[in-house]
Amino acid sequence: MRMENVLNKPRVPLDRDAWIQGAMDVMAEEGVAGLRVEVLAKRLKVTKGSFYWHFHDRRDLLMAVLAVWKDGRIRDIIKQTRVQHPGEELDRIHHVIDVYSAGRNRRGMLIELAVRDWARRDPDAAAIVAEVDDIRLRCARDLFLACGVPFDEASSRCMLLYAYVFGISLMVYDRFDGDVARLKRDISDLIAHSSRNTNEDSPLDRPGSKLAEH
Amino acid sequence: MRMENVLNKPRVPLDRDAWIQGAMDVMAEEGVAGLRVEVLAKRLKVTKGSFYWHFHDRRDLLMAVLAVWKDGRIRDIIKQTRVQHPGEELDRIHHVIDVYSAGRNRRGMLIELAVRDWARRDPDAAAIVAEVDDIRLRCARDLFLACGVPFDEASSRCMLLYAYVFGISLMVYDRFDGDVARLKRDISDLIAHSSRNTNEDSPLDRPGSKLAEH
DNA sequence: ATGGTCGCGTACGGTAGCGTACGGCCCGAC
DNA sequence: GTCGGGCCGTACGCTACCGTACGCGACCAT
Repeated sequence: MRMENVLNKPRVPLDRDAWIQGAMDVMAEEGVAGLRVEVLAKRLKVTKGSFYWHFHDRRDLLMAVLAVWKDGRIRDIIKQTRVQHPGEELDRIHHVIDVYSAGRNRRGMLIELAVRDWARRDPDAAAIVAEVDDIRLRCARDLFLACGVPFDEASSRCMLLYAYVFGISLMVYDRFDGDVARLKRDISDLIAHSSRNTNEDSPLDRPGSKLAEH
Repeated sequence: MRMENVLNKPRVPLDRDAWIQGAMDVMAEEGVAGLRVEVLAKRLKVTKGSFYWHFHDRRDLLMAVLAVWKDGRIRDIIKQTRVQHPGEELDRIHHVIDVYSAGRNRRGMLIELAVRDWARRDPDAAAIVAEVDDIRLRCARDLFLACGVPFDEASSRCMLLYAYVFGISLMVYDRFDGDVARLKRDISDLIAHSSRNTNEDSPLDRPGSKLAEH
């Protein structure tokens, strides 16, 4: 009896953050519409009584989820686009494409899509997505600018970059091409490469990225 | 009394198709999760009694919606990518990008996103999306091939094309760049242009597209 | 030990939505 | 006219949720 209390139920009361993390999991699987208080409570092995102690109502949880998501996304994009050693800007660009477009971090992308779906009908969510998109686009544009890409082209390419990574996660392309790895590598090059409108080799040529494979 | 019957209630019984069209409208606004039988009935000014006459249950309607959507999408993509006069292949590519990525036809894109959101949790919807994507990608690739683009590059570019048009509809980029029209035009060029890896001008150069403005 | 508070369980009323049963109206066939 | 079937309204039971009221045990301080 005491062992159960120690091993299985170490008397760890749920805090607000545990609810939010659980909510993220449900959102990844079921979307915002599937995020129900009683369902989430069942997942966390408690009852609604706990929920309404930590949150005023369902919307309170949703807003908290939104805030946590926003902070995480901003921190992540700053980390992913921060250049440590000068000259690795192009690698950083390919890295960003790879991190977001690959199949791994599936959970993160599902949450991303759920939030964006949510934002289509909720002004609060839309405002958060607008903020995150703005920061992401500017960070990515800075990378292109650091590569010597002109401003307008840098804007176009970073927009294309994010539209691609989000769009590709919406598509089902199993039957289309066997060599998905090559496909994604080529697309990454299309997005990152300079347009070569000068006749000299631009600094955007990609000799050998550390992130080419896996 | 008779006038009312003639003008306001011409005794036009709803058929299956009217329900499906109404369902599409609701899906565009509220997503699949928001597509409720009683809500849809209220929209169509009837009661559930009518619904369960035409459909076995809610899922029956959803499957019908899926089938109608699939047919419409396939017909549309074939129409949009059909080349009437030889030499207009590049214009067709820009046309496809323009049609799908522009703000107009908002309803169509919202349904597209709703179906794809749905497909993330429903195998039947996922299968339909897979079919549609496959056909779309092949049609677009054929356009690139007709422009003289090598096979692998044609595959990459058409994948980038669709990922872009879907992804851009998920983003909020109001604050990022003032000249959205220029941005989209440049991105369209990035997707459609040949890589110019030969030193001669490729046929993918775009002298003056009819669709450049508007 | 006792009172208080934190954290949660229980129970309840209320709404929305699904699917069913059945009844009624209208309209063409005969 | 009447009869039958197409089409719809009404009413009902059921489940899933939301949010609230309240109680109860565990733990802490005094």
